[in-house]
Amino acid sequence: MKLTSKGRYAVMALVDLARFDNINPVSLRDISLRQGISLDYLEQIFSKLRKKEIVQSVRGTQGGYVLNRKAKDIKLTNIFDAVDEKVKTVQCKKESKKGCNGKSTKCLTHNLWDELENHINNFFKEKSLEDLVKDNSERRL
Amino acid sequence: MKLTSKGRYAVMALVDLARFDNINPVSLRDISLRQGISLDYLEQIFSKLRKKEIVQSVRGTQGGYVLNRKAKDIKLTNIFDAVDEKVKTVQCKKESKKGCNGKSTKCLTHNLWDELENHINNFFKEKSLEDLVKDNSERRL
DNA sequence: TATAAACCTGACTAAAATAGTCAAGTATCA
DNA sequence: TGATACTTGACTATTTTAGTCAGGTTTATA
Repeated sequence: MKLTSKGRYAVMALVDLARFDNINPVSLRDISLRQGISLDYLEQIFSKLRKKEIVQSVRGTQGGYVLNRKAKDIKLTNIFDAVDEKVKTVQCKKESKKGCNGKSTKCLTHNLWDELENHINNFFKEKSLEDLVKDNSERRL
Repeated sequence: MKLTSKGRYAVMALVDLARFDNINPVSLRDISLRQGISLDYLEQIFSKLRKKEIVQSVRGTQGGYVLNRKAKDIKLTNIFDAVDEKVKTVQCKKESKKGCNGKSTKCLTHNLWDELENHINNFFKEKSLEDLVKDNSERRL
């Protein structure tokens, strides 16, 4: 059970962006350098973020990206959703809800995995980008 | 971010075992048939569970496995630990705690991943095998 | 004591997912 | 008109997962 680096990078990049986007758009090149993430990979990630309207792009020289909403209105769940980072505990979700592949005896633990998914997703729904930026500036020396 | 089937199967198998082990040891063959998990794979999993003293084996004809402790003393975290199902959010754990690969600016989000790990692990520490068995018998029609 | 049931171990592998790289653009500002 | 920066899609090496397979050993019971 692990987080993919795509999800992790997306959050890191957005925290970085949120800290610097007060005045000008932030270029991916800057984020790449500051966060040590490959530029090509960042482009892939921001393409998804843009499609989900989490960021806006500004083209041309001095261009870059800006947040499309207030930091406090961007939750982790929005970010993970955008880059396809999902919490998956069981395969049997798509099937009929009761049956679990037809055999009702099979999923003794189905309830458990649902609870677990909810538990994790709740965490993601509560945390906003603003929380992360604040938390970070407070920890600053 | 997903649960591996090894972790999932381990829990499923142990819930099954916990329900049937009152009198006789439960054979993997029975669990395999009831839960639809390959016998070979179950053996792999139970080998790990036995090493961590979660179950005991009984050899010979009529042999099988029994729980090594009370169901309420077996937590999900013990099971996942036994089969190497770990919650991993970042790679930078093994390095020096502060540095995060040396660059202190890098991990703007380090705190977050720690929180997330704790959040998930707390869930695993609270849930016991007994909870699952109870939950299941209550849902029974 | 033979034998079958069941445990035990380790090596092997196909398939899927991940974590990127690479190439070839297009748009816009200075 | 050139430099900067976004945009897109295809491609690939590596790693992980989810098992299978083969060849044992142990022990209850007939």
